Amino acid sequence: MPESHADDPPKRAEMPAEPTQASRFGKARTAQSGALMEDYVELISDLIGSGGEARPTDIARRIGVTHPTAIKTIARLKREGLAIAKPYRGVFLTEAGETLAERVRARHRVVVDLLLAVGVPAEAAEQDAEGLEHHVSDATLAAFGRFLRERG
Amino acid sequence: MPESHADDPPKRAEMPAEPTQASRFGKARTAQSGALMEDYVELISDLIGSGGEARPTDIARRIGVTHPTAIKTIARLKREGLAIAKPYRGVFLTEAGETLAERVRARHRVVVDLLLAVGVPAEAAEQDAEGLEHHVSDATLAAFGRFLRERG
DNA sequence: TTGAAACTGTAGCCAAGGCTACATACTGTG
DNA sequence: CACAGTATGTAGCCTTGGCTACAGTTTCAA
Ligand SMILES: [Mn+2]
Ligand SMILES: [Mn+2]
Ligand SMILES: [Mn+2]
Ligand SMILES: [Mn+2]
Repeated sequence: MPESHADDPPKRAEMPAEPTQASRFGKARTAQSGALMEDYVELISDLIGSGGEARPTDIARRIGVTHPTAIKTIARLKREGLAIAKPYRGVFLTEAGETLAERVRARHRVVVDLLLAVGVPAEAAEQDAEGLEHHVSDATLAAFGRFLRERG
Repeated sequence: MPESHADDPPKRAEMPAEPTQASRFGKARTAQSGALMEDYVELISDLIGSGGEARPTDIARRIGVTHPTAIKTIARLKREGLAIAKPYRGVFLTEAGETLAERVRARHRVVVDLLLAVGVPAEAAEQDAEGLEHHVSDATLAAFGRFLRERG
């Protein structure tokens, strides 16, 4: 692809945010792609913590998908080194999986608390947090934490 | 767990005992599925508003995908009644598309303002809003608006 | 007026994440 | 112990949303 305006010195009074916008969309896409992994890992950790085991059927029901869908996603968790599962044996998290689970759980909590703190009804806060959490960057999470501390 | 639904005809929409968590995940999935449509419609509206036309190549560059990807998504917008496009003639929004664009634009603004108001750095606010906005329900949006008004 | 460059569109590939239908393994009563 | 019922896994299909490669159309400048 040849450059279109290789020669003119950019004195155009155009919108200066051309690569920025595309990169924002790109990062939002990236964040989204990890959302499912994060939710599974958090849920598996919860199930193990509260009942001792995480079985595919339970995971499927809690996530709200059919069991083949859950099994395929669990296969992806294994592929990415977040979980281990032997057939008919339940699902367990690797070290990396546990680490991720804890980070995700903490972030989820902060997001819900922030929503409540700015006056979002509890019902909506719980609902929206499930989607919002995956798009909260470290910088934003830190700001949420400061806000909650300074006006708790 | 003996579920024992002795007699259910293969009808739609089971009624689970605890729909809350699964339904939260489900709604987050639904919200996500509309995200791309929303971003395209908002962008097309912006392009038309600022330059008079929205061409597939410009849309592709601004979203950060290749042009065939943009063209396929535009086809979906047409299919869903949000846009109209004749070959080599640019893309335009239908009434429904314009309405959606305005709602999305307003919501985007509120989300950014809320983030700034709680102390998120401008850079992160702009970045994160691009993903967050699609998971902000009407109830949460209303709460954000109240918060901003009450402590401008 | 014409031809190269840019834009637009088509074809065909891939992975993720849904689903249904079916096959296999486990497990707890009777 | 047997076997029915549940849980688990496999196969195959679909849509979305990416990509590259290539083909057709428009535009603009020489
Ligand atoms: Mn979530
Ligand atoms: Mn969560
Ligand atoms: Mn967006
Ligand atoms: Mn936006």
